[in-house]
Amino acid sequence: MSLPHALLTSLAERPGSGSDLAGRFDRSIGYFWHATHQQIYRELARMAEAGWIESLPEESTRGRKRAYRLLPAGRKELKRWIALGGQPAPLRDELMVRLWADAAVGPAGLAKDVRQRLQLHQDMLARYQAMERREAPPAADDRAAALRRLVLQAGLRYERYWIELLLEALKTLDPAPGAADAA
Amino acid sequence: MSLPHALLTSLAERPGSGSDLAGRFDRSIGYFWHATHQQIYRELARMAEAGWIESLPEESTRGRKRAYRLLPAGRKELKRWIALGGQPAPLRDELMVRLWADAAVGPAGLAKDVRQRLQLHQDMLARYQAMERREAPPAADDRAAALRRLVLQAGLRYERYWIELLLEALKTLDPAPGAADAA
DNA sequence: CATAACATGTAATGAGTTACATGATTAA
DNA sequence: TTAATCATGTAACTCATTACATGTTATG
Repeated sequence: MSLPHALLTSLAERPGSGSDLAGRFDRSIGYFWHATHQQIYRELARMAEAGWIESLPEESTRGRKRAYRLLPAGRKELKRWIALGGQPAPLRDELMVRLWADAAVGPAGLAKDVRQRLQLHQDMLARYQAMERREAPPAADDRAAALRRLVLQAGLRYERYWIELLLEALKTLDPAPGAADAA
Repeated sequence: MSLPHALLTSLAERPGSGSDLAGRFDRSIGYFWHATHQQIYRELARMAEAGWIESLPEESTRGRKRAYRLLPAGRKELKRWIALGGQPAPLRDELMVRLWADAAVGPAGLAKDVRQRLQLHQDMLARYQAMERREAPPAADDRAAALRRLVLQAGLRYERYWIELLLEALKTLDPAPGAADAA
């Protein structure tokens, strides 16, 4: 389970409240590990309980911000977890199942969905490319910057992977490129 | 939620028992949608309840095989679902979080895990390539074969995506390629 | 028959999602 | 000072995982 450690990492970069972290998730690492605000608040409470982090207003405050920051125990836990290792993420994608199902029970109007999804991945790619342009090229010996760049590259290439695949899917699903919508 | 529809698809190809389906999942579509046998039995029971499938020994039989087959209502449901559309799978990968965490709190012995994972993806790639060789090239107008081939391609390229990425990660994590193991 | 392997199933737990509730802050 | 938005939180539910239980078939 990575959510607590993703939160620890974000807090290691700098302290923040639950909504801050939700925002950072939406903008950066969230592309590789999504979380809703409910999950985030629940995990923050657990980790405070465990002594990995602490919040500035100690008690629960409905409506007012609580600034969390990393404690030494949390940093230690994070380092322990990094080296731990784990399984490679089961790769669960509905669209693959849909393509396979379409092969089994005949044409069922999949092209429209594929086109929507293609658009989505193209948007994401543009977003990553904008991030890439903003990021300065890392100095030769800056390990941290090189790793962050690698994570960004993973996102870029992941979107390209899908875009290529979906374009080929369209060729099969919708042989006449200029034709009308979902059959 | 795709599991019931993955099972419907597998039953559309040919009837089978719970353990048959578990085996097929392990060997083919399971690479894109994993399921344990408990999930499979539960879903089969639900779908029989819903009238999408039926089993040959009608009643529950501990220990003895139950052969399930697709009913017209199930085929209809499957076709409905194919065209339905859905979100693009949140992309949750612990390794990305680990790389990002390593960038934040310094070197923590990640290289060993990355090498293990690289091996795993290389094995999977070899497996897909063997499947590709077994598969006859589809006739020009065989839509179903073309789609199945596309799904296989998705697997192949997914593994290549990871292999490339992990090799680059090693270059950053472990600048001296011939050096000893996890720092 | 005794044992191993196979096939189906139950139970407990935990992670993730969705809907909703409530207090604080900001803007009209 | 009302309404909108932000920030935190609770509750219910579903999906998935893990561990275990029980019966059947095949093998010596």
